[in-house]
Amino acid sequence: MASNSTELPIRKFKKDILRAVDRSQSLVVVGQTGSGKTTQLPKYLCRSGYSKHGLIGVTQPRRVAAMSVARRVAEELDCELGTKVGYQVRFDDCTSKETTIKYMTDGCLLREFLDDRELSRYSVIILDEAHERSLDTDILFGLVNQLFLSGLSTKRKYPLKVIVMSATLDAGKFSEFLGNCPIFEIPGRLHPVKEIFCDLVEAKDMERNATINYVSKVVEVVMEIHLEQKQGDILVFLTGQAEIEQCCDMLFKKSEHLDYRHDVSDRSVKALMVLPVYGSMPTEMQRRIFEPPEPGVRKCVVATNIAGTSLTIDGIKYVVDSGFVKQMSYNPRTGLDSLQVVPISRSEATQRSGRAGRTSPGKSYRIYSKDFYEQCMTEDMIPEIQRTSLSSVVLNLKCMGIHNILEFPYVDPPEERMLLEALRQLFYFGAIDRKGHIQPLGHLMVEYPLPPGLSRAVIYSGALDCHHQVLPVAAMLSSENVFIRPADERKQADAAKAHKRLSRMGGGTSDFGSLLAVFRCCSQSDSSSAWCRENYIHWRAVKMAMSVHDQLQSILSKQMKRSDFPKEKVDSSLKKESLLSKALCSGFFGNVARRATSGRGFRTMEGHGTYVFIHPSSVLFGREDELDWVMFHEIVWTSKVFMRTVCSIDYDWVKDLLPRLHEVDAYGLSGCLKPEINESGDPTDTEKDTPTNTPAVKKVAEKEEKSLKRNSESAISEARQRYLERKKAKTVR
DNA sequence: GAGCACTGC
Repeated sequence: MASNSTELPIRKFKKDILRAVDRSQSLVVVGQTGSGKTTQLPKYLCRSGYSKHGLIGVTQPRRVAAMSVARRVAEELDCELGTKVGYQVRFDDCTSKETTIKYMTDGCLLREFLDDRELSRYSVIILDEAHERSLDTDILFGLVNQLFLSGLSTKRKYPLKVIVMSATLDAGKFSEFLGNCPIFEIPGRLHPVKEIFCDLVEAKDMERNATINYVSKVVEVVMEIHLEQKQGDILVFLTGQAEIEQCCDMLFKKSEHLDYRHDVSDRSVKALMVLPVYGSMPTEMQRRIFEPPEPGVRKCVVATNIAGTSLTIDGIKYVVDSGFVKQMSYNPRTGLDSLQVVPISRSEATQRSGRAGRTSPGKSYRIYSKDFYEQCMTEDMIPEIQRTSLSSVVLNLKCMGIHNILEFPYVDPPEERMLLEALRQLFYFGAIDRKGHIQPLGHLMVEYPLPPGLSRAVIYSGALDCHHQVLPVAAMLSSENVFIRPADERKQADAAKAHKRLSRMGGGTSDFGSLLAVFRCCSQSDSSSAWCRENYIHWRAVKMAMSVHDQLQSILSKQMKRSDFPKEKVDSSLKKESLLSKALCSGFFGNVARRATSGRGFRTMEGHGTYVFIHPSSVLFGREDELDWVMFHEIVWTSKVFMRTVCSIDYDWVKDLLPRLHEVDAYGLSGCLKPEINESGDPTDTEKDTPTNTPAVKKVAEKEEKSLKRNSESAISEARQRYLERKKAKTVR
């Protein structure tokens, strides 16, 4: 990376860019990596006086980026980090009163919006890496757009400036979104990359829906490069840990048997060094990929998408692109998350190729054909906002006083059913009322950096006085998976896990109890890192959970002092572990399932009675016959539909909460929407036409699963239908 | 009778 900022392409455009900022309230800046936009533009703005009216805020999707960029700019300005230049990320606020340029994660700025909808501390907001379309960036987009439209910023002495920075040319979309603002293009410093289609995966392979063994194809291409191409390192893009390990094994075996005197065309190449990298890998091991290889050794890094954004490796000359990525998508109808291998988009393919041209001209080998590229790949990736559960987002917007979430300015609007599902969830949590208005509980919930179900459970654990159990569990659930299972030590890892849960909480009848046990072991033990290694526990994940725990605890203890904090009757007859499960039910009462009459599976109460199984990693796996009702943290759809992190519950704990859940299915949903689509400004009184004690509701209480399933399904589609009709009517008028 | 891409508050 060139440290000399005089070489940076942006420098030539300093005057033009400042003039553009001066003339327009918003601006889109397009520039590839290395153009210097992230480090230099804030400095220019600062010097030309923008910092006199407030902070210059720059957002990044990732923590490391926010911290490292801030450090570099501080060095360039020769000031101590945290003084003139600072950063703020979760758990680490490195800013002071002196700070004029503040780098932060976009999640942090989103939090600030909750307290100050005008961002009055800031004179300029720069949204960087907009092309990545992270959920938080997209929401910030909408918020600043609304800020402009509503004219709130007219109260300011100096209007807020917004600059959007993107690495790709879909900038037209961003400009249009910000009222056709000017687009400023900075040439990048990338070297040319030749793109080669290897035709090893074709469009018809996808149509046949057969499993495509791209790993062996990738190996083929890597070996070809190694044998025939000049010195230069290789970066391979695959989708997951298992694949990467398999690929590395194959490459290692193949390169071992090479005769470098005859087989290799470039005689300066004498060996191949194969290095895997993926997110769950320990950080020290990840770091190995940055070490330069010994002379004559060709480095080959086999990576997940992590090498596409988070990690930048210098010296890469050849990229091998599998064309696939693992992606999570959420189905609001079933409430199921699924992690699937899908083709990347054409713009992602370009991004991957670009990794070959950072230091010198390079080559990108795409294992797929041109047909595959054109027919199976979409132009752009589906943005996160269109494939995730939106309950957290909607709660945030509601707390900011944005009631009309259907007409919130989204760059790419999510499907209406996604928003309806979010409203429905928030209603049954009691965060909003049936008209969609925020409730006191919603204001308490939004303060936690947790999904709504978990924050509700945390609040009720405070009310039930069992937060000492629930807080660690909430922290562990929001961290990475703590149980490690190395491929060659599975039996030992499983044994260590079985031993822990049997000897600890409740004789091993709850996965939540196991999480609590692990957390307590780690926080009590002095040499917890050694203890973790012995017991196949992911130390980094537990450490993270401890930080989260402290943060949650400080939020909860402040809330418990308030007079409006909810209080519940404590049932002293309950055993300790049952108390934990019961408290968790207050947030996960929608996540319950009952043992099915046949087979080993269960039927969920939500998601229209989906047939689900206990995940083999659960303590309750294999003990299905002993169970009746269970509660789960999440459902994953892999080879089957599995409930992951499970405990058994008493139906009594949830039966009072469940009717509410179906009441909203049958009647409440349209009520949530009504005020938002009512043009007269006179919200219809939905209480009148939404009876709360109808036969449908009673049936639910009587556990009539089948009829319930039909009811809720048709009610949702009816509500949607009604909404769509009204929307249509509105546009006709 | 299995498998966990990647972020973030």
